[in-house]
Amino acid sequence: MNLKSHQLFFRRFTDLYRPFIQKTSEALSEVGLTLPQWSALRLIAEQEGMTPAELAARQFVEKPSVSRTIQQLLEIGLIETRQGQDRRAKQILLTDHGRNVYNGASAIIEKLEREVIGDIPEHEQNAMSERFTEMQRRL
Amino acid sequence: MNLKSHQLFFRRFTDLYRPFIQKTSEALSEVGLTLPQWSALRLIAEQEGMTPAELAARQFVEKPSVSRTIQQLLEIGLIETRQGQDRRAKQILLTDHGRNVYNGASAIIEKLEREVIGDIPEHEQNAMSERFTEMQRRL
DNA sequence: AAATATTAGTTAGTTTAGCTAACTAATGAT
DNA sequence: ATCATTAGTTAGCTAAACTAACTAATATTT
Repeated sequence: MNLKSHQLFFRRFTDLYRPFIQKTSEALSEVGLTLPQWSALRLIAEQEGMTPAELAARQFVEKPSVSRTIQQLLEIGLIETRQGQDRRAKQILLTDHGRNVYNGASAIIEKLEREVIGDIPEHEQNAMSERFTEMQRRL
Repeated sequence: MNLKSHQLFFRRFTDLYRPFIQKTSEALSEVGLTLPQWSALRLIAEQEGMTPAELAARQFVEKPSVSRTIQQLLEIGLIETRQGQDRRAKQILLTDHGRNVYNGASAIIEKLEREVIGDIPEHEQNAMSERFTEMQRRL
């Protein structure tokens, strides 16, 4: 089996994803969050007042899927919503409790990520991040 | 929002995955394959006689999940099974039809991957592949 | 200004793909 | 011989995604 460079690249890329996500999911279960919830919580924490449509676009999922995740986060009190200037759109905000949970979960994810990244030099990490971004633009 | 290198790395890494997989899934639908089917078909093509347990381990999924995918591939005539030396284990083989579908799908995936990888130099692709492999070992 | 098109978000329903539990049969270890 | 582990299957369940349809708000076109 002789793979070309790009074939090998994507094979390894996809091979890394699933085990990584499984570990992430496992780690998140300690703070009672699912992957979609964490993904949303994190994006909201970084961009207060984000709308569901923005969240959906950012996560590459459809609006009803986001609607559901938001509902879950509302129910466990991690976020709240308010009406935006555009009366169709809701803005999503973290609650104090949400901020605490976000901080706790961040620490856990940080730990995992550090383990996985190991001693890859920072400049290399950054270079790879750049490449991922370029590639995403081509999709 | 100031992310550390490893945080940015994993953000970009996961950000690339979903759109890439969506495109891959779309491309595969032209030849009537789902992602799990393609993943299995490809691995079987590369390692004739692979067992379901090997496939499950290789894909990071549980055996019943593989059992189902195999059933699907059997039903559309892309694979066949035979008994191995160990009478518990089945060996999976591509049919001629399976080989044809595999070749067709490979060409399609190849095209997509080339688009996405763009003009990233080969040596860089290889270096990144290496890094992915290292990281996977740490999981 | 009115009509039409598009967008925001929700609800309902469906599908997919993963998981666990349980089981039978075969093999390996004690 | 007995017990433990492994291989694969079946059944059942869950989570998370999707599409279709809808109401309300905004933007664009007529």
